Amino acid sequence: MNESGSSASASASASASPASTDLAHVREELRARGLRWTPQRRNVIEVLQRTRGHVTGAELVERCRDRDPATIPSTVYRTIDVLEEIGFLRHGHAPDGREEFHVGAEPEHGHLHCASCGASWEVAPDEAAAVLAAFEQSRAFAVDVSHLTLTGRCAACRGAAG
Amino acid sequence: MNESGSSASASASASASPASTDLAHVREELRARGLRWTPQRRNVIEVLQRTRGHVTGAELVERCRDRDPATIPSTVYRTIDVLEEIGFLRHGHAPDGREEFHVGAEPEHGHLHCASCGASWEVAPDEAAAVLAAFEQSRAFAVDVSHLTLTGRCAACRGAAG
DNA sequence: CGGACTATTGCAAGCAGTTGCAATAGCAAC
DNA sequence: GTTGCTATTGCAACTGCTTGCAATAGTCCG
Repeated sequence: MNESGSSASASASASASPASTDLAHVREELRARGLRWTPQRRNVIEVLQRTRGHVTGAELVERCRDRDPATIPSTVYRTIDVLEEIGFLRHGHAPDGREEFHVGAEPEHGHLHCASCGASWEVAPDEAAAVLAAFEQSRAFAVDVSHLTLTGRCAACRGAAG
Repeated sequence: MNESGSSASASASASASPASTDLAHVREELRARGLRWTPQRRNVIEVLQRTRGHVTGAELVERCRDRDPATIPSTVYRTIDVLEEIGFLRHGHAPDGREEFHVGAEPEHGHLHCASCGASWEVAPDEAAAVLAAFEQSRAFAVDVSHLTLTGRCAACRGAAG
């Protein structure tokens, strides 16, 4: 709580950091919807911006706590909900069904998980095109690629097990 | 605990119920692997045999408790694990990622969920064939259809929202 | 039938995530 | 700078599921 106060204007005067631009963008997006900019939300967003690949909710809580030990889990989860609503965040599902988040700026992709060895690959949009097309034609259903998680057995495991 | 004892032989003498055949099959499958046949497992299996469509773990616990109020959740969940291992049970994922179980005897199928209206459809194996083929060719990856859950927007919602 | 081996159970603690509610504090307007 | 409206927070209880452990009880074997 000791980093707020009059220092707010200071961050605006910082030199051209790409992060600050994004912060301002999210802040504006929130304000445009009548939502509020709070120190807690700012912390979550800053942590997310420094995140590569995926984070689970629990990991995010932990990382937020590193920066602000007073972090409350429910606040983080509720912030996640808001950030997904404004499109800053997307989620997919880990093989165990748990939600995994990634910042919306990352290229959209799905996942492939081997149930046997536990390995995991990303599926680029063009590779998923066949899936999209199939359900688009048969049902006029638009599959969400970033939510696509396929489970099965990889080439290596199939070869090993015969 | 008062329904065990010498009444065990009584159930064997019941007239040709298809359920009893399956019970015997599962029991044998377990025994073949050095696993054990217990009243608790039997209860779970009987509940599952009377189940249509999907059940979540929590629902299963509840239904088991209806028949045996002494049912312990962890026992049910551990039984689920065993039954999946012997192939009596399969699981997919609900749109929220939670596991949904169905008895292996049911035809294999995947699921389609509309993120907008919450509706859900089954995907028959032949409809999923395109998905299977795509990843079979590009990665030699065998997609598990019963685990296939696609999220997106259905025709109705796309039409309504433009 | 009785004994031994060990899979399974029941229990209690714990983790991930959600929810209702009263108190707090952004934000806009004056 | 103050005031008021209400979004948001912190808290505490709760759901769903998992895990470690000691006690119990299936199952095999003689």
